[in-house]
Amino acid sequence: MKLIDIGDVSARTGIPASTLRYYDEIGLISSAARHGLRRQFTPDVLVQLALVAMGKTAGFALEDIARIFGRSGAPVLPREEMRKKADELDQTIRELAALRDTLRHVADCPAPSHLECPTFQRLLRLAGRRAARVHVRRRGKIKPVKA
Amino acid sequence: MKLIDIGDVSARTGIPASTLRYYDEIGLISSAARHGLRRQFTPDVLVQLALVAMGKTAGFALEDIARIFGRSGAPVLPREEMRKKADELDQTIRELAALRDTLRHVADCPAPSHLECPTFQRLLRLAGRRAARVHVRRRGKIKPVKA
DNA sequence: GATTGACCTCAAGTTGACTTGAATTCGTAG
DNA sequence: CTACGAATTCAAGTCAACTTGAGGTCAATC
Repeated sequence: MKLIDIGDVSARTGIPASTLRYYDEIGLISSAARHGLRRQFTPDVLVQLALVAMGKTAGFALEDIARIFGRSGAPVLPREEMRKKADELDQTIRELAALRDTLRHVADCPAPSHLECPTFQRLLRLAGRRAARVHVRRRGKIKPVKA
Repeated sequence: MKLIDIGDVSARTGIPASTLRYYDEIGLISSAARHGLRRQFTPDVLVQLALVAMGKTAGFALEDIARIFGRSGAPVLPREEMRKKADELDQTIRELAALRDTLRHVADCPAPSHLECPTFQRLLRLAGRRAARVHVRRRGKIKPVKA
């Protein structure tokens, strides 16, 4: 089986080697072997990292991601838990869609104060109701992407 | 105009008073007056907080949120920027949908290793392509919601 | 066989978003 | 008027997720 050097994984994914080492350390991914000191990975580490990226986009903590898809790529969480997370995602998606629409509206609406615009109000009601109750996990830091 | 005490805002939104003070400090919201020492807010702070919640769900940094909808609720960002952010959200939504479908599939598929399941592979291709390239800002901490 | 350069380890530092704790100040109820 | 409780300030602490830096190791090239 072909093994990929950590440098190649980094080059292919754009994820810094330091991050890959960190992920290895916390058990999110695992290196298959060493070439001297160098970590070598099996090709499915790329799949793993894609899953990690998706999970991060969804706002999951790395720890959660590790529990959802274990190092092996095999899920560890009970099926019922997974369905619950999927349902939560549905709600998150609805909120994001509302935010997207709000942004588009704000970009186009020439009203001076959006708080008074009826369209704006409606969009808010769509998402705001439980957005105030439920909070997403969000932590740590990502390289300064410059907004 | 009716003013709301910080304690009531906290009770209504579920957001701790310490967090509201922090948001006030960084200019994400602003208190209208004081009753003795107590901060008093105008009712539209609730709208502001709903917007903040949406922005957080979308993975924006507080700083970005403040720039998108200034303290006044009036947007500060140029319209073109807003449209760009909306487009990014579209992509994020697509990724989340893929993750949701992946979760649902994993919860139902009895295959021993998902890495070999064709459905799983297809789902990954749907989202993975640029998920590996683009990274979402993600930082700070939220109360331990217990996964 | 010396040099190079990519990788290594390990400890410490950074960032964003809060939280916590101690000491203090009010307004209201008794 | 005193006591109470809820809110205040300010500094310091915490947490996840990385990054950085110093000093060391190795394999492949010159």
